[in-house]
Amino acid sequence: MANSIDKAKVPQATVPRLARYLRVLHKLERDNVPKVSSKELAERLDANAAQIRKDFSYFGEFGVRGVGYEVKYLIGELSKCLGLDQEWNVVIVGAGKLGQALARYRGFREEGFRLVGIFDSSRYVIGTQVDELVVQAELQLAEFVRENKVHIAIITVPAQAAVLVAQRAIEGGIKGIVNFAPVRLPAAPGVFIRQVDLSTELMVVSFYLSQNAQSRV
Amino acid sequence: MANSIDKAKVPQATVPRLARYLRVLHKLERDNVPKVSSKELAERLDANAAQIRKDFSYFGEFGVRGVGYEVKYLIGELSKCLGLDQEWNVVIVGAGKLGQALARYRGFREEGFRLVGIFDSSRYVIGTQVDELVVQAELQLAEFVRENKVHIAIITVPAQAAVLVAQRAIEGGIKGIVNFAPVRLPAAPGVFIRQVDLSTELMVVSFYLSQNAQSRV
DNA sequence: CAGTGTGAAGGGGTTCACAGCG
DNA sequence: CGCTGTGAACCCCTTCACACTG
Repeated sequence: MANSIDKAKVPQATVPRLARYLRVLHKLERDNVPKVSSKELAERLDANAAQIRKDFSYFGEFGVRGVGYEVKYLIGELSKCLGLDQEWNVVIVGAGKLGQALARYRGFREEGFRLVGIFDSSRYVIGTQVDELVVQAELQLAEFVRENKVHIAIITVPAQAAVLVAQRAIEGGIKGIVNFAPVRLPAAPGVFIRQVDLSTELMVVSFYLSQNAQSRV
Repeated sequence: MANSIDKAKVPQATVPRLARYLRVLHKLERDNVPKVSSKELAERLDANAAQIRKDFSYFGEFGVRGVGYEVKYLIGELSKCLGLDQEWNVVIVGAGKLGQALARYRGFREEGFRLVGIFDSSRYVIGTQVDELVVQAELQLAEFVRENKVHIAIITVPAQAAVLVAQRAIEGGIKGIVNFAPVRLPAAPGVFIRQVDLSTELMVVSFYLSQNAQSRV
């Protein structure tokens, strides 16, 4: 391999932070800012500057001592770190409001995620249009995943349907799942599963409000 | 205070886990399971049983040695821990697909979150119906929050509008914010802000797929 | 005697402090 | 001289192992 970084040694907590760094850097790029220091980045993210430098250090040396980081170069490097230098084929399963919201989200395509299909089980929804895509029948999910080399499935179906839908995607050879349904999906070898939990977020806020806390998490 | 638990000493990582425990317990309750052990819970969550017991221990002693936990009782106690024994008034700001998806989500009301208003800035959307609520003008947000004692705002507007919208909510005296817009909101004293980041989730999957990892995060 | 509750050990992640370098 | 890159210290969290109890 050209790049010899050992991603296995990257702390789990670092990965989502890289994504946040990238967002701020894109903003700086749009504003034609040529370079930043870790201190400036830290202020914009209210994070710790050493943390940022440490996170970068798992992947290489991206900065110039005494100067800082060149914004465009850093964007390129971090994108590579996150695997965004390749195209990922993505399907959304569940064409409800949440699925449609995600289908429309611009940020995905800009980072190399190609939405190639959207699926639903309701015969009233199958065949309707969502952006440029026509909603397909969930029954065809496995076949579609296999034939179109889909890497990632975003699951936005109701809880009771999620496990079945995940099975179909895995059957088709899916490699990664982002699951918005509030159920734990059974593990499958070689499949990376990430659980996202919207109602948990509200409960976390409830917890911190019910004492007299402030701050931010 | 009746309850003398010091919530300040609860690890941050414990809080979202409590919410997940609660979900599994609700499922057990629906299935008329009267009691569980920490081991059984751990299997259903693929977590560590000691972790679960430790998490509970920050709040009290909820189990019976040699037996386990009574499901209904445990649900009640954990709900209190998370502040779900009170009603929270919630507004959604941004009546796009994501806002509508959240407005419709059943799980919120069941845990004591009362959706009392939904707001948007577009004159084409203001006045339309979302479930039983009529979409109101964003300009009235501060006033509405103040007059209706709204505790929590869920922000689902586009990135460039989020900071302004948050200011209005804070002006009205909001106590907590769940922000789905991909921008950092400025801190405000006495306001708890929780950032939720949908595109970050996809990038995390991308990272783990771009090496040859499996597992789950 | 099964399963909780918890001190203590261990591991992972964050922060510090400074050496290294442009 | 300023800012990066990083070993080491520190801290928080997880896990272990077992005393305790119904």
